[in-house]
Amino acid sequence: MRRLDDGIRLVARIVETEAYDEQDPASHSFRGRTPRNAAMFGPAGHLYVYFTYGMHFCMNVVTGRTGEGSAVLLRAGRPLEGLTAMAAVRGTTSEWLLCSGPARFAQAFAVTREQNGTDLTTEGAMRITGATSAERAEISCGPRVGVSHGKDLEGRFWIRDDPFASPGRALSARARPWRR
DNA sequence: CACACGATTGTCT
DNA sequence: GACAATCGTGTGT
Repeated sequence: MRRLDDGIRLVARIVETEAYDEQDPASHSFRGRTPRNAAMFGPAGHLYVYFTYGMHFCMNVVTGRTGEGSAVLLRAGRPLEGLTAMAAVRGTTSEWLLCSGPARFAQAFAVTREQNGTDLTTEGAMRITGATSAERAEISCGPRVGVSHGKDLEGRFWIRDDPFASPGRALSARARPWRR
């Protein structure tokens, strides 16, 4: 959930993520801490926002202990509230194109470098809440996409059969239920 | 200081 | 399916 300065509430259910840590060649934290990835080494539950391709922002939730350098990229969401505002900033009326895709998700939620480091665990302008056990049972995992290294790691997680998550046939073929 | 490239998206063929 | 857009960042000279 995110509350804009004008009071508008943006809500989405996270339906697709990707995990990154220091052991992962595809991770921004693989070669250690730098000014850009500093938030990844900060406390868990805070936001790590990065700028890429000269035009896109993507958002991650920091997951490891302070000093560790791990995070989860938010790849897709199912928009639940504030769709009109999202559509305006995204420049589309297609519901699927609002939050499906890491850069789309961040743009729909008006997240830029200004939100880097935001604490998502306390009451504030932006917050993330946990899933119920029933929701966790719907999670599938499989290989990641869009990375040039570490393709064999099963670092991708999504809500099984959710139309707002992007895994197609090719990825679903290697998918399996996620178990804690 | 120069340079190659990226955890992507939208458009065009 | 191919490719351009666009610039911050990390690395090497």
